[in-house]
Amino acid sequence: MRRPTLDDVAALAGVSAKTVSNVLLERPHVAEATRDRVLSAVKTVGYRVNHAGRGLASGRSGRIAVVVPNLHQPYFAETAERLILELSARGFTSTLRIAPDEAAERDAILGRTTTDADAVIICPHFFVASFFGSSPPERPIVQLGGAPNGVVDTVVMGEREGFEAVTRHLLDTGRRRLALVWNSTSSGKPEGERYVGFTAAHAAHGLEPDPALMVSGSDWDRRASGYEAMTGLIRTGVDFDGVVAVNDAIAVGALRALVSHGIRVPEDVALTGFDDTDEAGFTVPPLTSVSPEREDMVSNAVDMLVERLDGLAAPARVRRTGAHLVPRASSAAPAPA
Amino acid sequence: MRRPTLDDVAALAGVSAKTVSNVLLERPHVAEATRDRVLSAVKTVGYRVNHAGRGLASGRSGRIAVVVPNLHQPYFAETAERLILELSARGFTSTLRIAPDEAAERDAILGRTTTDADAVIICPHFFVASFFGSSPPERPIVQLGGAPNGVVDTVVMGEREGFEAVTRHLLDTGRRRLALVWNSTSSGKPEGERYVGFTAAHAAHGLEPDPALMVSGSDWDRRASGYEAMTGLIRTGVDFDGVVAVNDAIAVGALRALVSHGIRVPEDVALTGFDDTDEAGFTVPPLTSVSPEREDMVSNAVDMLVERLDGLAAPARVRRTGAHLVPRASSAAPAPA
DNA sequence: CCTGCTATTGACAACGCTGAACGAAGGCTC
DNA sequence: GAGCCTTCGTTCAGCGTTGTCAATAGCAGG
Repeated sequence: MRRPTLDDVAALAGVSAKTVSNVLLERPHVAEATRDRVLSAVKTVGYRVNHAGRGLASGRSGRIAVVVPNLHQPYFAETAERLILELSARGFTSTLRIAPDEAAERDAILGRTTTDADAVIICPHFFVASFFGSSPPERPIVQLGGAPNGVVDTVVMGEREGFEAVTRHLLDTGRRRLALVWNSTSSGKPEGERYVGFTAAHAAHGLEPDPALMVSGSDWDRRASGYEAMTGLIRTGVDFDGVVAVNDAIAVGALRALVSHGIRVPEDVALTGFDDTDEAGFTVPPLTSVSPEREDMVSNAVDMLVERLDGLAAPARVRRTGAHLVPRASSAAPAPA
Repeated sequence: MRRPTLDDVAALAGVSAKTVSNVLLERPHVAEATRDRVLSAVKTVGYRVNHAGRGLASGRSGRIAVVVPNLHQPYFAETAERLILELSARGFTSTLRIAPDEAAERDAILGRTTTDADAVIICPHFFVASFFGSSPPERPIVQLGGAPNGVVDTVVMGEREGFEAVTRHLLDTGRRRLALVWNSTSSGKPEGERYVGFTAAHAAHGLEPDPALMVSGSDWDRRASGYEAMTGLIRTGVDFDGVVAVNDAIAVGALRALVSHGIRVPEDVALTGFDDTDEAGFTVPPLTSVSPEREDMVSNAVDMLVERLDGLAAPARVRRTGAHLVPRASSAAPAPA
C-alpha cells in the first residue's frame, strides 16, 4: 500500500539502497549482474523515484521552468509545446509559467515564482538586463527570441533576414507602397531586427519606407490589435498595396480589417505575417509568412541550458538560427494591369 | 552566498525554525508580533522555501499535473492557460504534460510520467476507465471534458445543448441539409453528446440527419483534417446548405475547402464550429461557434480536485457546465430567394 | 609475495522541512 | 482555588534520496 522506496527495492535485490540509486542514476562501476537484479526488483515492487527526496539530497530538481507570456497566442503555444517535448526527451521535467505582464515576467526570471526549477527558458516580452540589478542571475537562464542583453544566453531567431526576405518578396512582385503593422514599442516607433530587415529590403530596391504607412496596435499579442491598427490606417485614406505584419496574429487581425472594408487580398493588397503558425495555412486566403527554424531554436536553447547546468561559466552567448519565406496566396502577384 | 534556510530566518527572528514554518504555512496560533518579526526576517535574508524539503517532510508536492494532447490546437492551449493560471491563483504549482498519443496519456494518468504531482487534471483524448485495470487511481484525477467514466471526477461541458443550439440555429434560419464534419471515432460513426444534440435539433424540426452528409477526417485535432473531410464531401457532389463542424479547428479547415471550391460562406452554405476559440472571431467570414463556459469548467475542475486533496472519499462525481451559441457571419441567413 | 591500481559495493551523514507531541502561561468556570 | 481549556511556541524525529568516503576483492607488475 505504502509507496515503495529504495530500501524496498534494495531488500528484494539483496543490495544496499545506495547501489539501487547508482543503478537508477546510471552511474559507472555497477556490475552487469547487479544492475539486472536491481532493475527487475524495481519492476516487481513498482518502484518510482521520489522527486522530493532526490531533490533534497542532490540539490537539484531536474526541472526547468518554461516561461511564456501566454498560450492563447499560437506562436507561444507552439513554441512551448516544442520546448516541453524537447526537455522531456532529454530527461528533464518542466514547469510552464505564464507571465502576462512585466512584473510576472520579472518574478519568473528572478526565481521568485520559479523556486522549484534549476533553470529557466524564457520567451521574453519585456526582459531587459536591468531586471537583475547589479547581481548576475543565480541560475542558468536562456532567452528564446528577443534581443541579446549581455547577461543571459540568447537564441536569436532570423528576424532580420526573415523580415528582409518577406519584404523583398513583396517588392520583387511589384508592390511598392508597403504598410507595416507593428506591435507598439516603448518608443512608439518601429525598431529592432525586424524593422532593420524591412528597411534593408527597401534600400535594396532603392526605396525608403514611408512613415505614414506605419501603424501599431495597442498590444503585441492580440489579433484584435492587428484589426484595430489596420482599420486606423484604412481610415486615413492613405494609399498602399502591401501590408507587412509583424507576426501572424496581427496579420490575421489585419486581414479581417481589409476584408471588411472591401479590400481584396491579394488582388488589391498583398498581406504577410511572421512565425508561420499553424493557422497561417488555413486563413482565407492562406497567409504568406516567415518560418523560423523552430527545431533549431529549441534545440539550441536546450543545448545551451544543459551546458550551463553542467557548469559552463562563460559570458552570455548568442546563437543565431535561420528563417525562411513561406509564400502563400495572400501575397500572390497582382494580375498585370 | 548559500541559499538561506529556515534556520537562518529563525536565528534572525529569535524563534525556532518550526515557528517560521508555521508562519509561512499560515498556521493558526501564531502571535501577531511574532508573525511580523518572522516575515520581516524572511525578507531581510531573502528566504525562499525549498520545495524539495517541504515536499519530503509533508509528503505532498503542491504540484498538479495538467495533461493535454497538445498545445498547437487552440482549444487545448486556451484551456491549459486557464488551468495553469487558476491553479497558481490557488497556491498550487503546475506541471504541463503533453500526451499526444494513447500510451503517453495513459502513462500520465497512471502517474508513470507524473510522479511528482499530487493530482492530475486531464483534457482527455482517449481516456477510458479500463486504463486502471482493477485498481482505482492512487491519486485524485479530474477530467475536463470527455465522457464520465465512473472512475474519476468529470466536468462535462455543455456539448449536447451547445450542439443542439447551433444546429437549431441553422435550421431556424432556413438551412435544411446540414453536413456534419466529425472527428473520426473508433466506431467510424458519429457518437457522443454532440451527435445527440445534433439529432435532437433535427427532431425538433421534424427532420432526420442524412447519413450521406456525415464525414470525418483522420484526426481530431488538425485543421487539415477538416479540410480533407470537407473536400471529400464536396467531391461526392451531394447537396447541402449548412456545415456543422465538431470544433473550430475542423471548421477552419472546412472553410478553406469550401472557399477553394468556390462555395460561398454564408451565401451558399452556412458554417459553424465549436469551442469559440480566439481565432473564430477572426476568420473570413467570422465563424459562428459555441462557447463553453470555460471559467466555470476550470473552476469546477479545480474545486473538485481540491476537495479530493482535502480527503473527500466519494464515488466519481459529475458536474455539468453550460454552453452558449455565439452567432457570427458564417451562419448569417441566406438572402430570401 | 607485496604494491598499487581499478572495479564494485556499502555505511553514514546530511539535504531542509514539517507532523506529532509536549510544555508553559494565562484565563475562564464553578 | 482546583480544574480545564486555549494560545503560543519548542523539541524531536524523520521524510527518501544522494554525496562522501571507506572497505573489499581482484588483478597486473615488479
